[in-house]
Amino acid sequence: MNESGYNMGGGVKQSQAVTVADVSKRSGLSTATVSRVLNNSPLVREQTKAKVLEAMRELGYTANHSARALARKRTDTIGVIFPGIDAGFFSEVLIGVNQLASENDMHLAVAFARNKPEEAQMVSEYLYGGRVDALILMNLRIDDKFIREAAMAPTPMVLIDRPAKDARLVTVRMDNAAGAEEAMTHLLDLGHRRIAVIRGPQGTFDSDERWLGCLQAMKRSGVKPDPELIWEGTFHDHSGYEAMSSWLDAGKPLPEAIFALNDPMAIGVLEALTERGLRVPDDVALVGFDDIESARYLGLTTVSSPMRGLGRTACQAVVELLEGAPRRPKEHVLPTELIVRRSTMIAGSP
Amino acid sequence: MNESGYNMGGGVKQSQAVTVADVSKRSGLSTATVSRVLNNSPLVREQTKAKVLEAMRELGYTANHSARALARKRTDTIGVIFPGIDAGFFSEVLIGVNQLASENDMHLAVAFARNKPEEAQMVSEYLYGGRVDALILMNLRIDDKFIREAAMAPTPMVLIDRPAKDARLVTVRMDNAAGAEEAMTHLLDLGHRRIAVIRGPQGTFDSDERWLGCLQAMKRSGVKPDPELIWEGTFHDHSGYEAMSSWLDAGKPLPEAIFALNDPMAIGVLEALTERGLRVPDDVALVGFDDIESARYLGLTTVSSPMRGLGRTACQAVVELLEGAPRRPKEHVLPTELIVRRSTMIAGSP
DNA sequence: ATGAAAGCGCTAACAT
DNA sequence: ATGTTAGCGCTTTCAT
Repeated sequence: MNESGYNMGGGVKQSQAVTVADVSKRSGLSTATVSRVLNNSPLVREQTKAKVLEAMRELGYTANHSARALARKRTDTIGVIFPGIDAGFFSEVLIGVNQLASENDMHLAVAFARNKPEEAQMVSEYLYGGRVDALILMNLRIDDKFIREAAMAPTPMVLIDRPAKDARLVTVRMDNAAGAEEAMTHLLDLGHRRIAVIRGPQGTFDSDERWLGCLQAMKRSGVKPDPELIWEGTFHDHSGYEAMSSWLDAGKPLPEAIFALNDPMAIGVLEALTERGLRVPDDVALVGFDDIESARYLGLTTVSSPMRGLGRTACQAVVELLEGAPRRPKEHVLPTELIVRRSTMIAGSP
Repeated sequence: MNESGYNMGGGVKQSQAVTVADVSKRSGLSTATVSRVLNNSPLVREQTKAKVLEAMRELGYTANHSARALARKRTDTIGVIFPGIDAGFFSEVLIGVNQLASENDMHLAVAFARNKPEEAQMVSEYLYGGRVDALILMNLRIDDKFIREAAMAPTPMVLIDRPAKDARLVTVRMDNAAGAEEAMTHLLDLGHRRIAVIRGPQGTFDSDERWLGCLQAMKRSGVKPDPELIWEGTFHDHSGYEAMSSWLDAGKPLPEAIFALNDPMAIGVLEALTERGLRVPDDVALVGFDDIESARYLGLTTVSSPMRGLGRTACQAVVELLEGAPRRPKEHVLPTELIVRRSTMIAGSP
């Protein structure tokens, strides 16, 4: 020990410096009263409260989180679990979650699951481990069965970007289909007919819904989807690059427009085109989805995804549940917005 | 209660479903033994261990985090505090931190502080509240005095992108000066002499260091900095746009090159130039700093900041401290890397 | 190798 | 309005 009273060696922790007992002794009040002050109970006289606070200040008291959590059965913490950390927009969603969490004096425990088994295990641990008061799950790939069971746990749970099937859960998602339909309609209104679509990975919720939106728009305009113009991608930029490159290498004719179901793939397409001296929108119109930062800089027409809104809405729902709102299934669907930029502006038209 | 045994009403929480006591009863072993199994103690016979595990499985036991933390005085959690959430690269740093944390079976508590007082309060709460075993602080604006005091706390702390002055702390940062010097030298080697520099906000650690690197490079090449060509920015893209626009609006001649001390400002400059039909690098060379995603797509020459590395290194240091490494001051300086792209490629040169 | 029991620091009846 | 005390669920001596 040194003069400051703290052990400065390695990672060794000694017992907590100051406890309610210390404050109790110092102030001459009981631990119960100290606790009451800590919890802003109205049953303490201003004068005693002042005494306690003074003692706390003098001793440099900070309440022990684990002890409080154990006794109160609440942690004032919301858990947020994301799928593999490179899953794109986690940071935007997290910003949204945090905004509402901090407004409600809630802390955040953030975890990233790398694979399906880990996801399920993490969810279990958080649900039943008393580490958090509630859980927000982003786009996880867990079985419906597991989700249904988890929905019965005492810890409330909100799902982002993943349907809940028949589990009695609050879910938050964006209107992928409407967004895609709007973008596709935009291209059709521009007079384009031979429109290629680059989809995301098979079975991805977002990709599937966006594709449905495309079909819907084509149907309404009486345009039949051409199987040749349905390209498969992975949501990564290089898959857009690959798709475009191999199409051109095969000597096939440019479509009139290309709709990549997310921005990175659209940007990959753009690179492949640029490399060959082809120009957007002069030679081909291009649309993406999500409105990532780069889309703005590149002048890419795209559909804006309400990522922060998803986070905020999910967290809002969690807070309400924690405040006692009845647990009934509810699906929040946030709107997207078409952002028209250079990549679909017709050059010479009057 | 319903048949699942859980209360499905509002946010009400009842006592934890299954406890060590339950497992103890079910398995016929004492709670001590159950605890030993939970902690992988070697002092339990394989056979009894199996019995306990079986009971746990049957009952669906999950250990209570707060209770463990209270008893063991460890949380297996690392706290990460960021300044205001829009502070750019938090997500990349967080990815790095998480990589190492999960490799070491550590959880993450993430918090964002909006202002200085909140920062200090958060740090105190995390340092002394027993909520986390260690703390990683990113680029916070707290007083040196506070930091020095905090460094004495039992909870170890690592600072990212902020010097520790005389506090006995581990700090992690990137070599801003060397990065800027390399970029500037690149421009000078290209033959440019009239080089404008857009700085970041006054007093920012990153901005100041990068500027020093610029000066260093100029000095070595015998180029005197021209006050007219030192522009002030805010690190936001619009400030780059503004600086460039007002320069051109004033009818002043283009410099030969522009070095924006971060990418967003460089991109702002690019937009202002493009709007006026000026071209990069034909009319003016352009360099940024950080290598954000958009830089690649826009062909912007820039200096790559090792954001994930900062996170990883900081977390690594934390883990070592928790494992008992002596607490001595150490400054990790991670290298940057110059990424040359189109924006500084000389067009017609052989 | 296993058990009994005393805490960890705080909260929440219950009592006064 | 304040104090007493019994937990919260788990770990950890100390016995055996």
